[in-house]
Amino acid sequence: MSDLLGRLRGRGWRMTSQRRVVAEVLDGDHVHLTADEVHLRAAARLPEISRATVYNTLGELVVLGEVLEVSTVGRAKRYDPNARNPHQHLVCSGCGTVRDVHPVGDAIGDLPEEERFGFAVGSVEITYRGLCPGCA
Amino acid sequence: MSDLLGRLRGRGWRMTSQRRVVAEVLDGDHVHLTADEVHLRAAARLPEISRATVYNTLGELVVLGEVLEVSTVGRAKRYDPNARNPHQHLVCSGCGTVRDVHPVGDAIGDLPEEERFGFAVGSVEITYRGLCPGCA
DNA sequence: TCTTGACTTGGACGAAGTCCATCGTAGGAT
DNA sequence: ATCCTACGATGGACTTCGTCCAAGTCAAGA
Repeated sequence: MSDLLGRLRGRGWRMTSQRRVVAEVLDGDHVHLTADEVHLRAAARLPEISRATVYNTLGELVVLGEVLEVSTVGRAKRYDPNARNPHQHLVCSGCGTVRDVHPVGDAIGDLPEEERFGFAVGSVEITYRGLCPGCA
Repeated sequence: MSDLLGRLRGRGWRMTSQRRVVAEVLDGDHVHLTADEVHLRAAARLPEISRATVYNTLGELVVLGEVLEVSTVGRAKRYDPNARNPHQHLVCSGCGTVRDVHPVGDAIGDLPEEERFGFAVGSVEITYRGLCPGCA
């Protein structure tokens, strides 16, 4: 993530203060913010930033492959800046906390050919659910 | 699914025409309807049924463990009546079609102890993504 | 410094889902 | 068979999350 700004500039991204702030907010490990949380933190540094810009910027980062959208059941989408390091998620059923994890094994390979129904399977997303130490 | 109504009655569920129709709509394999689709199909048989009742009933079925909510990214939740048969999902990135699949291997066992952060991991949800034959 | 097209803004809009006061009814009690 | 009543259904208002758009702003190349 650290040189995200450089990579984006290299791809012809026009660098604006809003985009810079959004990118900075997303920096770090185990960061899984909702769009609203991103907006809140971005607005702390740049009060005039609009919700629309945050949504636009997050959407662009997702398309560029720099940020992943994390599926949620019923709640708001979460954005994960750790896109360059393949990983899966461990979610607390109590408080919703998300941790990045790295299972061993080959999940895609575990899906037999006859179970693919002709699909060209390109990726797999694994969510482990359980209670964190605090909620147990 | 076939004896769902009997099981529900056995748990003290008050049987109403609305609940019966919702349960019937959810019958079958590879059924992954959104709440709105359930409402549409239920209304074909029972025109006065309200959206709120469909949401209530689906929510109760989920709590009872008779129906699973399928995570989606950005789209409406889907409801999967195949809850008694453990399985995972294969989702088309193009049209959103969902198929039930049964990968081999032990996904929970593939998460090393040191990657569990003290969580009591109880379940794992795997989503394979790719293009279906129609969308490819 | 100028120019221009890409970016930002905020408010309206839309989809998905929840809430609530009121009415209806399933099913046990009589 | 009828009555009661608590549980369930209703629909419309409301909330949350997200998108769209016309108008204004500004980054960066000429």
